[in-house]
Amino acid sequence: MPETLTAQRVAIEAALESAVGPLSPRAVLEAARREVPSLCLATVYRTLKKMVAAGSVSMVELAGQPPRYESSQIANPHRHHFLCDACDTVFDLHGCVEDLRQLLPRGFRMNSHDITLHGQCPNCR
Amino acid sequence: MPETLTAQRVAIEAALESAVGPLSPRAVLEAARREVPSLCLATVYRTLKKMVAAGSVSMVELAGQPPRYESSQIANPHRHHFLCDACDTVFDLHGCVEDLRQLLPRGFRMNSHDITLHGQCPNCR
DNA sequence: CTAGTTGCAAAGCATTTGCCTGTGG
DNA sequence: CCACAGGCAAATGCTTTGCAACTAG
Repeated sequence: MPETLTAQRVAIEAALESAVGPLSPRAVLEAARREVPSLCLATVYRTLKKMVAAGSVSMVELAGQPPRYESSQIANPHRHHFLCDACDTVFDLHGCVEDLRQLLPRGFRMNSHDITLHGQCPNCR
Repeated sequence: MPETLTAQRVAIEAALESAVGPLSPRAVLEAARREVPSLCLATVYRTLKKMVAAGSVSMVELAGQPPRYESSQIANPHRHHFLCDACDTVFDLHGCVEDLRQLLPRGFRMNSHDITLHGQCPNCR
């Protein structure tokens, strides 16, 4: 897998790294186009997919939201996120919760979990 | 809002009420077609939307999953769900978790939360 | 009767893919 | 050089909508 270093790939990486939270493909396009105006959405999708496969980027999917992407360096290994109702930005949360197993009915086995908190971020209060 | 009682509406309600968990529009179509073979997807979408607006049906959206629908009588007021990795069925969970607020960084305000556990349901173990 | 509902087909969106040109190494 | 990446446009899959025929009340 040759992983050619192109201007568009660099611009997409830069967009993800300078973002405050995970970005939608459209948001990546808009940010990266400031560097490479010819960039098209198809390339963003293809590149993000490759980066996810390579592990350098993580996909963040929240309920009722389109997928977003963030640099794995930043990403939370746990799927704990905060979604601002007002500005629609996603923030990674750290730390974990103890008593999730109490939610589990008899006979179920839990492998993983994800938690999303909703509310307002500091900027929107 | 006249809420006409048609065969298709009855079939859709029945499909939702007899389901083990929330259903996708396609699954509703397949189930309800056993009653009303002429039923089409557009009608399923339109009817579900009206039912949600009327409050008789709840939309269940899980991360990375297409929306599903369930009868509000069954629905969990909390958004706590279990998704079976194997059969892809969603189960409502009851009970709640105490220490979520510990996840919240300083300056954020939390209005609500949702939790999804992943693993295997009793049938798939 | 007549407003509201339905089926069908077409329109919208987001995402993916085919194809041919362009280019990094 | 030349395999891979990129741009464009067409294809795809899910959901919505316009429209004319139909039906519940």
